[in-house]
Amino acid sequence: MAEYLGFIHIMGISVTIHENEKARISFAEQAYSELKRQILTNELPHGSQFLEQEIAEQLSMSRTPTREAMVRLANEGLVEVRPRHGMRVLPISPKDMAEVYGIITALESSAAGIIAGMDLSEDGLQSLMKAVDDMDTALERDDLDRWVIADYEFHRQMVVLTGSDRMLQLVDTFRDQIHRVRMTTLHMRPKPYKSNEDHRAVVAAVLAKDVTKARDIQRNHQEMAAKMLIKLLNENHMTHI
Amino acid sequence: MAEYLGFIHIMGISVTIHENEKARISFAEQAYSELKRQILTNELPHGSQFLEQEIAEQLSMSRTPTREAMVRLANEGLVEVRPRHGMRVLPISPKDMAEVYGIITALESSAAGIIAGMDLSEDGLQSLMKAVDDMDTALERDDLDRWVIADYEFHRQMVVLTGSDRMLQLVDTFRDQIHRVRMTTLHMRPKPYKSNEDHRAVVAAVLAKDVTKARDIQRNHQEMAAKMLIKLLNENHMTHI
DNA sequence: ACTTTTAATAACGTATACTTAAACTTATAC
DNA sequence: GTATAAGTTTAAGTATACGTTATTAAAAGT
Repeated sequence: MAEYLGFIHIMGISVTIHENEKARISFAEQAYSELKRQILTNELPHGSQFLEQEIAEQLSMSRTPTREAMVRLANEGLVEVRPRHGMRVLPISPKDMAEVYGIITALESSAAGIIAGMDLSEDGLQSLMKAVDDMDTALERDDLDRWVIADYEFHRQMVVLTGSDRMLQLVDTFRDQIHRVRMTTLHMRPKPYKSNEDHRAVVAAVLAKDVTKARDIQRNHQEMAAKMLIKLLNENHMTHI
Repeated sequence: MAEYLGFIHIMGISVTIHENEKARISFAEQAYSELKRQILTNELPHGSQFLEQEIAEQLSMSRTPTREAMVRLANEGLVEVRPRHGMRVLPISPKDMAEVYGIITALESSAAGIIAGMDLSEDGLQSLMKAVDDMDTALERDDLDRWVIADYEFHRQMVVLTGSDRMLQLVDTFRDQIHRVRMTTLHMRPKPYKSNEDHRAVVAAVLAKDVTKARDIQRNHQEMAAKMLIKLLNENHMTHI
């Protein structure tokens, strides 16, 4: 899990900082990424609640930047802020999973179609194919943590290649919302051989510039994944993760 | 334009207030909806810039709630906040239009497919059909302002019927981003007979429970609309609206 | 005139102070 | 014993104060 975090986009922030040392990170920004990190790593489990004051103290800053971070996290759907009850880390229900997957499916299937219709650069194609290769190697070695990283890379790279910053920000946000569920179910679900196949098929469709096929495969892949995960949650009575 | 605003979702806030008079609207909330209103109605034109202090004074409140509103508007993509230059209302370029339409297309075509696959309530179907009827009547009377409202209702209702609050919030947000462009181009573009046809066709596909067809028609409709608008912008050298 | 350095200004980020009202306690009545 | 009312506490919302630093203006040098 820790390794996985090294790759997800919120960590991109720290990289940016390193590259541009002049830009000082504001307390508000620090609070935002630190809280987000804690939520994604389950350090702050779902349902846990904290008052502005408490968070401020834990981060050793005043309530002002803390509050700003809380508002942003609430807008992203990771927490809920109720007037006198502080910030509560939101649990994910099967219905939430369905909604979020619905959105990711819509966006990523579109993205697959878009890149199939584009003249992709050699580098772009390579990055996609490398991700699929990594998924295969990881699966061969039975290394699920590595597999998740590669899978994540594939999905993300597909959207990156569309060139739409807005779309990328959206899928990042919504993937974050269900990150916890994906990680906790990772070792409960069947080995994801089908995922690797699907992704290879998408790459093939993209190479063949078959827009419709790329969209359809990606859509079907996501719908199956969502169905499987929701079934898993229901079977194990995990109604709120 | 003023009439149109009566229907868009930010006005839903004032309705909510009326229904539940106990809930006091915070200054931050007031600032947010007032600023948003001013941006959408072009009262604050694109490119205009304001310091925190100035906005605070104009809204007769302190910088604290003002700032919170600015952060939210920036997250929504309506404004940009640069440290010592205040809040700047973002202009929309043809590329922005393409990105935003790309996202709306992905979401709404998915939504069309979802409701085609659902057992819709009688009321739900009626609301969709009424919107199309209103579009027809408006077009007959050459009343474009009314037509926009009906068109807006149709698109929104489709997403409402999916039952996904998240998806609804997304399309609302992204439609707001291009609201200005839609309104300024409304009287420059050819009469939208094709739109009405397309929407009827979507309703037909939904009635026939033809998921793929519903998706395809909606996708095609949006792609055509985007293409037309972007062409219009380029032809008229409106590179930043 | 044009560039570079220095000084002044003020906008933002953050901390703190204040106010209000929701939630909790205690007390009182039934 | 329960319900209601009065009192108390305190978290959040807002205002204000303060320090830092980017920007602008001014001045000095070329």
